[in-house]
Amino acid sequence: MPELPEAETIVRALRSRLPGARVERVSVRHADVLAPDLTPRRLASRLRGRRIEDVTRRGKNVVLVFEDELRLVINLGMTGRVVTTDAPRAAEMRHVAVRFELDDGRAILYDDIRRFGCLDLRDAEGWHRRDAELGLEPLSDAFTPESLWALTRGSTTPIRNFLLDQRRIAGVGNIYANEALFRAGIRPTRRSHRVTRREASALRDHLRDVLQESIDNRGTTISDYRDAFGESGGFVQWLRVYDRAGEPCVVCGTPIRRVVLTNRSAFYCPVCQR
DNA sequence: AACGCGCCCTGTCCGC
DNA sequence: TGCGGACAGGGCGCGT
Repeated sequence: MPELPEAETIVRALRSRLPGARVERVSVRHADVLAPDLTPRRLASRLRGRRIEDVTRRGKNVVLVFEDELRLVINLGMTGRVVTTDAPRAAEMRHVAVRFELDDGRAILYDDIRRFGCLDLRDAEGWHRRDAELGLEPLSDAFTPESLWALTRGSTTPIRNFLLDQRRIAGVGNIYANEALFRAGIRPTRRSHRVTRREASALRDHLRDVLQESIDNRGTTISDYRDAFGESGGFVQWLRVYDRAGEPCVVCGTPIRRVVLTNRSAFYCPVCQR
C-alpha cells in the first residue's frame, strides 16, 4: 500500500516529533512482522535505552536512526502504519503488531492489518548492504532522463512491472506507476525496451511530478493508509486512472480500462496511451 | 538470469 | 442474511 509519498509523509511527521526520545520498552504482539532472523527478545534488548537521532526514508522504507548508527528499517507492506500515541486517532489502531514505549510517556505503534510489513534492525554495515540493493531515488538528482532511458533499454518486462521493481527505482508502487504512465502517454503493457528516449524523458518528469504532488497532498488513501497522526491522505481525488476502470478519461472521455499484469491491476486510457 | 507466478494475511464488496 | 469468490498501496522464494 504505502508507496514513496505515503512513507515520506510519515517520515516528515515523525522527524519533527521523535528525535531525542529514548525507547524504554518494546512489546511484540505479532512476531511475524519481524525480519526472519530478528527475534522479539533481540529487538527489545538492542533498542532498550537507545535514543532516536533521526527519521529518514529510502524508497518505501521508513528508517528510524538510533545512536551508534543502529537503524530500525520499517517496510509497511500493504497495510502497515506507524502512529504515535499522542495523536487522537491512535486509539483507532486495532491491529498493533509492535509497541515501542518512549521515555517521554508516548509510544510508537506499528499497526498492520494484513501483516505483510516487515521490521528489520540493521547496524551500519547491514544498512549499507540493504541500501545497495535498492535502486535510484526518483526525486534525487541522480534520477535523470538518461539514467531512466539506460534502465528501460535493458529490460523486456512490461513498463508497469519495470516501475515496480525496487532494485531499479526505489519507491514507486502500483498507484504512481499507473498514474505516471498515463501522464506520459505510455500503455502499461508496453515492453520497457520499446519506450523511446523521448518517452523515457517524459516518464521521468511525470513520475517526479506525481510523487511530489502526492506528497504535497499527504499521500493517497484508498482504504487503509494512515499517516503518523492516523489521518488519511488527500491525493485520491487527483488520481486519473488508478482504480477508475469504466470511468471516462479526464482528457478524451474514453472509458478507462483495467488489465491484469502478473496478478496486479493496471489501468490506462486506450486512446491516450500507446 | 530475467521474468512470471503463487503465496503470505485480513477485510470488504459483490453476486447469488 | 449468509456464503463464496475476487480483489486490495508489497515483496519474497521458487521455478523456468
